[in-house]
Order: sequence, then C-alpha cells, then structure tokens
Amino acid sequence: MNELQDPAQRDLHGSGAVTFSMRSEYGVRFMVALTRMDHGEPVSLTDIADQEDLPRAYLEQIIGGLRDAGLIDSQRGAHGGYRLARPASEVRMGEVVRALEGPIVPMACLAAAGSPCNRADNCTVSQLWSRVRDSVNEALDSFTLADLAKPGSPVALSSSTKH
Amino acid sequence: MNELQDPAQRDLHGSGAVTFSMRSEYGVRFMVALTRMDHGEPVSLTDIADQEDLPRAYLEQIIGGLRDAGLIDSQRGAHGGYRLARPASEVRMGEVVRALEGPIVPMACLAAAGSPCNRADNCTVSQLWSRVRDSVNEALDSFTLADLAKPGSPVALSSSTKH
DNA sequence: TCAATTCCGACAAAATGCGTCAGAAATCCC
DNA sequence: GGGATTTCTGACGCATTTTGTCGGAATTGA
Repeated sequence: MNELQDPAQRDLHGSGAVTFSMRSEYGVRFMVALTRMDHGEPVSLTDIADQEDLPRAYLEQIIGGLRDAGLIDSQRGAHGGYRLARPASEVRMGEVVRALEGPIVPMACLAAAGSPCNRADNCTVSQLWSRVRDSVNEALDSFTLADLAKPGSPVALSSSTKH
Repeated sequence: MNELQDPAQRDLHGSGAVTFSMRSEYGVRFMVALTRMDHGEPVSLTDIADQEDLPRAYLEQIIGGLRDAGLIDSQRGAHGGYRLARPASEVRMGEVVRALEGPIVPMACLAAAGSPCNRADNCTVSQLWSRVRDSVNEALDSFTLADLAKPGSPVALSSSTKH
C-alpha cells in the first residue's frame, strides 16, 4: 500500500532536505483528483482515496485545512462529498500548499514576524532565507490547479514567463 | 541558551513548512563567521562557536559535511582549526547548503532518481515539485559566501526590499 | 428509520531533529 | 618523549513532528 520512502538515497546523514511532507503530497493529489472528477455532483472522499490510492482516514484529517481556507466546499450526509469552491484555473498552487502546510518559512529564524534572528545587526544570513522563501512561493504560484489537472502534456505555464 | 522556536505562530496545525533545519542555519553561520575570521591561520571551532553562540559539540558534527564536500580545509592538533578551501566569492551558497543537508528534494516523490512517483503516466504533480526544487537551488546559488560575509549593507541583487 | 458521508478529537507508532558525551587520532611546543 | 590542544568519530538520549488509525458524533438523502 505504501511503498514510498524506500531507503534508496543514503547520501549523507539521512535523506536530504525534503522540503514538504506527505501532507502536501496527499493534499495536492487530492485537489488534482477532485478537479478531474468534479462533474457537478460532490465527490466523496472514499472515491478520491481509492482513485489516488491514498490513506483515507489520514486524508480526511488533512483536508480540513483546505476546507478552512475556502478552497473546497463540503456537503455532509448521503451523496455528500467535496467540490472545488472556485474554478481550477483561478486557484494557485501556492494557496493549496500554504493551506496544507501553513506559511512557507524556510528557517525558524524568520518565524517571528518582527525581528529576524534577534541578531538583527550583523545577520546578513536572513537575506538568504528570505529569498528562498520568496522563490518557493513564486514557484508554487506559477502553477494553477488547472495546469496540473490536465493530464499528460508537460505543463504550459498559464501565467509565469519561464525560468 | 536556546530561545528559538517560541510558540508565536500557531497558524494551522503546527509551525508552517520549515524548509531547512538548524543544521543549515548553524552551518551557514559557521561559514560566514569563518570567512570573516580567516586571516591566514586556521580558526578553531571553539572560537567560532563562541563568536556565533552556537552549540560547539553539535557544530562539530555538522561541519563534517562541509569538509567532505571540500568547502573547508581542516588542520588537527594544537593551533589547528579550519580555513576556507576556496575564495569566498567563488563559493555559492547552494554548495554550502547542499553539503549540509544533502540534495534539495522538496518531495519524497522525487527522491528515487529514475522514476518519479512510480505513477509516471498521469503524475503531473511532480512538475510542481521539480520547479520548486529548481527555484530553491537557483535562489541559493544566487548568493556567494562573500555576499553574506560583508556586514550590513543589504545584498545587491533584485527584489528583496519588502516590509 | 437507515445508510452514507463529513467532521472531530484522542491515541499511538515511527521517524526525525537536536544535541551531549566519551574517547581516539593528530599535531604543536617544551 | 610528554603534555596540551584540537579535530574526528560513533554512540546515545530526549523531545517533537509526522503519519497515520480509530471510534463516534453530526448531518443529510432516501
């Protein structure tokens, strides 16, 4: 069922800097699958979990963030399920990932909004992490949900220029 | 000694997506400090740990990666210590961070070099993570060690003058 | 009423991060 | 040679986070 994380990359001390967790992987795949399967009636979680082979109970828990962020609408009860709250072409993937993981903060240094590092004066290092943060957000926002939902065919960027 | 990670950002389920670990924070600060303190003779770990207020024993362990990557030279014994192996202006921060953390892999999906996701056909999602990976590497490589080592003076480059 | 479905909180196992510690090996100075 | 200094290495421990599972409550349609 889960043959991910097979130990095939013992590089240095572990596995390398894995930026995002399974939470994002599952949540993004959920959104893409929902986009593809949404034809008017709500799509049930079980259908999506089966389709994408994701752990249903865990997914249930993950999705809360997407609902709270207003990215999906839910309907309870028989024949209930989920729908996209907005057209897929108007949903940036940055919104999705941030709804799942919280704000992108490459280094704890940047977490406290006001003072970077409490070492403000000579801490030029925070500029490095700031730029990484901005880059990640830009990269994520350069995709829309619609970009990922159309199968095959390398994604033709809808908004971003290139890289 | 450690007043980092004060719980000041209870956004969603935890702390947000913290991309890099203390390992990188400490390692990068070590490199910057070394650059500033390197005046010919090797600089001892204790001097740098004191200067930057880093846990010495942990730093010792972290630095191994930098040495193995050929970024610093070490000399053992009395009056030993570390030196930069190359001029600071020729060291990209991407090299430093990758030496510390291993390869930048935003999602486990991309770890196994050959097949993305073992779901190759309809997995357009991997394109998202690929672009994030490339963006992070580019952002890191856009700084040299020399950029960060010169104090004060915001680094001359584009688009980082917010808030 | 019954079945389907989302919603919610508690729980648990495993992985990871962060750091300490003790000691071995190398090097310099007297 | 001997002692002081310093890097190097592996083992260990603790706390937190991640990755789920489970049971049941609330809601809705038939």
